[in-house]
Amino acid sequence: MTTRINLKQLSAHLGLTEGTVSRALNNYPDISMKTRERVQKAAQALGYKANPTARRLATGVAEAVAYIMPENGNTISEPFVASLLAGLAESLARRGWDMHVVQASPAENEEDLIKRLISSHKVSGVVLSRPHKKDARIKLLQDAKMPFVVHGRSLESSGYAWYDVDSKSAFMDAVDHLVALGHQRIGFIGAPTYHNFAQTRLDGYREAIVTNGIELDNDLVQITELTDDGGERVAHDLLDLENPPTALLCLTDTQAFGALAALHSRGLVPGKHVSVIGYDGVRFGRHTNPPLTTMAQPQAHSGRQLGDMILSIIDGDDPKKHQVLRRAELVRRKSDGPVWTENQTQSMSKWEREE
Amino acid sequence: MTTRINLKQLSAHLGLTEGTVSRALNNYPDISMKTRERVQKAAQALGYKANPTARRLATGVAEAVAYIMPENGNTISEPFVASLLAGLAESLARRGWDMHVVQASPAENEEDLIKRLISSHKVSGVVLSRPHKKDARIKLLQDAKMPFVVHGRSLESSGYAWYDVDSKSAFMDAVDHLVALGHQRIGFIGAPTYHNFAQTRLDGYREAIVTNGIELDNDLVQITELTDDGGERVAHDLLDLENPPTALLCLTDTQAFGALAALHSRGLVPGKHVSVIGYDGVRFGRHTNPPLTTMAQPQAHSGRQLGDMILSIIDGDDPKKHQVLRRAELVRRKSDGPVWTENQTQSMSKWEREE
DNA sequence: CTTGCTTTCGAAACCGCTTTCGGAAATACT
DNA sequence: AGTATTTCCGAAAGCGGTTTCGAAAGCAAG
Repeated sequence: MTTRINLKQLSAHLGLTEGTVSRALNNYPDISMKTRERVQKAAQALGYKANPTARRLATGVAEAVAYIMPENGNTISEPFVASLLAGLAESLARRGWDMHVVQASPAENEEDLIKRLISSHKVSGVVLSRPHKKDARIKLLQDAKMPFVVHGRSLESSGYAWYDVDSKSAFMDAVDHLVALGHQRIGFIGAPTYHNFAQTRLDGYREAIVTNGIELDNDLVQITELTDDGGERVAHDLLDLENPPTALLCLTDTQAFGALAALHSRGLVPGKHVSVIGYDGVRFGRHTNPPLTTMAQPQAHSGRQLGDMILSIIDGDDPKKHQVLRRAELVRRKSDGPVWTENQTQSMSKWEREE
Repeated sequence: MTTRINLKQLSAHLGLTEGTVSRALNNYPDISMKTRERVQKAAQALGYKANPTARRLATGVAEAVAYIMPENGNTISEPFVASLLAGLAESLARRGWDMHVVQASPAENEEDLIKRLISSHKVSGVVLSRPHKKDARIKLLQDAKMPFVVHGRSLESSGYAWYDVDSKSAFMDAVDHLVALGHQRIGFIGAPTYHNFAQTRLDGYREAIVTNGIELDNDLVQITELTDDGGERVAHDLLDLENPPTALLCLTDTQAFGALAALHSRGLVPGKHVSVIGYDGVRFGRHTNPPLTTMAQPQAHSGRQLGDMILSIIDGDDPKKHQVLRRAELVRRKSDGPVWTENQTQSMSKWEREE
């Protein structure tokens, strides 16, 4: 029972040759319908499954795709990888394919990882996330004609397949929302802009600021790491300004958590004295003090979607046909509110959210 | 450049036969040191790497291990999988092995997944997590002589390799801590006890309760899902008791977040009116209201540790030699405190202490 | 009853590497 | 010098499939 039957045994059992049985199983047209059915029935009955390794060697297709772990995948800053992996695995499993998850070793850079992946012939497709603005990995994959999809986009994204959330307009929406609440000095907590999503969101922020007729103030944008500590640190910097912001817009919820902490340590209450808005919509945000208002991205089935995309591209689809852009939406919890003015006491209730 | 050199070309280049070159590369003793070095130098120079698929077919070793995603891997309840995967991948990569991450398809149960994995011969080892008390998957792996390590333990854990945190004594410590703060009625928010870790932690709770001379009250232990909503729901149930608990001990931090929410919705302040303690030590707990006191497990290098373990077992080590138990430690933040007594203030009319 | 196509399958090469086996050359032992 | 060992490498048989090629059989047409 433990020892699976192989092709030789199956074909002996059927009185056919190995090649014939193989072709029957793979629905070659040069096998009569009658024997084709006979073979498939027998295979079913005997529990025959072709040895994947042998098939891979013979056909040259790896029947696996690799997911590249984002650089900081081991921090709190990646709350999504688990659910993304689940969806991706599910999509691939429907075809019986494997999901490798790989990661640059400490000594290795991301490009070497891609090169190694390509030349190893271990996978027939790659999904990578968090591309840089100009991402060398993408060029490598294109040159090697290795099918791939990107979770996120680089600067020049017209030529490949990607799945992304329109975080630029999300940040514009967030700014509009804050402006509608009366905020004019809105701080931006960002990340190094070689991350394209960091650039995109900053662009959204800036564009909305000028659209709303507010003057850009570079003191109000701070760059830091994608961690709560990073957010906390630069939140302090922002609040230390002579003319501090009345609202803080953060690149990620994780950073926003740090911003909340900064406010608390100063005796400021978020949503009242200073508004804080994050981005991602992580569920944890319901439990902060106060619950974090955030631009929530629809993470529902991103993994499955990415899986389906890479599969069709491997099947020959034009990658350019697979570019999907989702929208993020404002989830108002309690960390935003109208601009704080000294003599204001009762108008808060108007902004309290029910539920 | 894109087309890697294969063994035939390399051996032709060297004027040797393929078998000889292969043995030279694999350090067979029947190849003279001189030609061995010559071959390895040439391989290096020409960038030759043995085709993994071919090697796998020839040797029968898969050079890959599978990580089984826990059932609810896509929920908030699994904050660790990303960092665990990172460590595991790193450990495997040092040997050039692949990490497959697999998951039962919706239609399939966990045992079928294991069977499929075994008979597919795609991996030479398995790491699985969150075993049930009596976990059929473990028996399957043992019967098939498939090397494996378990993250956590089942009831009978003497015969295989595992990495676990001593959550029983962690919960005993937590109870002792609460008792020292004056608590006598301590609620327990748990999960279905087919999860062995749920049973273990409940055991720790119960044992410490009696050790402290407190009478067990089954009304005080509530079973629910491993989510914040689950924790919130049963926290309400506990607080609705005639004689409600003054402290809530939760199986996981995630559940504890829900418990905090339940307290808030009742106008109770955690750490003052009711103490809440979680387990896991997720970083996010620093940002709840108030910051969550928790039993923190040392998650630092669990992934790498698991990887190293499975590798040595595949190499022939006795699995029983690889059983490591780590300790969790109390991280006191702000959600615990001494028992609330009414005369500390008068405002909480509804919250009166009987007895 | 040939001739000419199709249909259907067997034979064999191949994918790229590993490993056993045996033999020639080199070295050791009497 | 002759025999017995070693040392070192070539030859070949797998590993378990896939796929091309060609031949035998079946059938229609002439």
